Amino acid sequence: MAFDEIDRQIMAHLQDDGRMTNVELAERVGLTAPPCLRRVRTLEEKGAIRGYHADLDPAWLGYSITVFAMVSLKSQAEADLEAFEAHVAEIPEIRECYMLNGDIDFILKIVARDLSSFQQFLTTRLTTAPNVEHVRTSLTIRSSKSLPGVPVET
Amino acid sequence: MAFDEIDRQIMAHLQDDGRMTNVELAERVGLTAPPCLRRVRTLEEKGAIRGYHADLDPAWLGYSITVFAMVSLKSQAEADLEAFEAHVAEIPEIRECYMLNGDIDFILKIVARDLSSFQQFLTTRLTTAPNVEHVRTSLTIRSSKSLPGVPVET
DNA sequence: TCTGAAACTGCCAGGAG
DNA sequence: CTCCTGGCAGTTTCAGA
Repeated sequence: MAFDEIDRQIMAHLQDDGRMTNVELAERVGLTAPPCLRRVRTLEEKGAIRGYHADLDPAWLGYSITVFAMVSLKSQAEADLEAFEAHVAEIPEIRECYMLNGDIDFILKIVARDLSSFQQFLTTRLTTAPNVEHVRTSLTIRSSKSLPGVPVET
Repeated sequence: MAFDEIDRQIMAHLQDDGRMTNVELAERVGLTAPPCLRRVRTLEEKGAIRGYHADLDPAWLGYSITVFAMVSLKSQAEADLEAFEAHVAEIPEIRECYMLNGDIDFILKIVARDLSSFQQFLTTRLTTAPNVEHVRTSLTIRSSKSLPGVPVET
C-alpha cells in the first residue's frame, strides 16, 4: 500500500484522463511504456485504481433532475442499517448512498427523468421503505463543482 | 441530441468500463469497429460523453475522511451565490458542490486526510468564508453505494 | 481494407538493500 | 547475492483513415 511519486503522477493523470494511452502516460511520468504499464496494472490489482468510467451528461440522457435525500431511520441497529442499504442497492435511480453520523442516518444522491417520475419514486420506493422514519429531499438547482475522486496534483 | 439504442449501449458500456477497447465495444453493441468509433467520437463532440476518469480509492491515497457540509448563506442574491461558488472552486478538498432549494443553499462533498486537517479546513476556509450563515457537517461512516453517473442498462 | 501506432510479453541490465 | 525496477526488442492487437 505504499506508492512513490511516479505512482502518484500516474494516478493523477489517469484520474484526469482515463483513456490516455499508455505511451503518453509513460512519457508524462518519465518512464518508457512497459514499466509504466506494469505500474498501472499493479495499482489496479492493489485496488488503488478501482476502475475507469466514462463521465456521461445526465441531462443529455434524459435525466434532468438530481436530488439529495436525507434519510432518518427508526432503528439504527446494524442489521436494520444493512437492510436499508440492501434496499437502496436495488434502486437504480439512487446512485450514491452514504451513512452519516448525527441525526441524519443516510444521504442519497438520486437522479430522475423529471419531477413527476421522481415524486412517484419517492413515495413508492423511499418514504414507504421499511424502517424509514423521515425523508427530507432537496432538488439541486445547479451543480457548480464536480471533480472526480481525490485531490491529486498532476 | 437524439440517440438510438446503439448509442445508449455504447454509453452504458463506457460508463461501466471506460478503458474498454473499441473493438470489444463494437462487438458488444453489434457493430464493426470503424462505425462504432465514429459514434463514440460523435458522442464526445456532442457532450454526451464529457470525459473519462480513473476511479481512485481515496483511502488508499491517504484521504480517509469524507464529509458532507450543508451550507446556508446570509444572502442568496445571484452575485453572492456566484461569489460563494467561486470561493468553493478554489478549494481542492471540496470535490462537489450543488446549489439546493430550501433552507440549505449548498451541499458540499469534502475529502480530507484526517479529522484534524478537516477541522482546520472547516474553520479556516469554510465557516469563515464571506456570506456564510451556517455550516452543518456530517462525517460519512461508510459508503454503501457509489455508482457512476446515470442509470443506463448495459 | 490497410497502415501506423499502441498494448503487451519475455529477457536482460543496473542499482539498492 | 538477491530483489526490484527500468529499458529493449519482438509480436499481437488496436486505432484511425
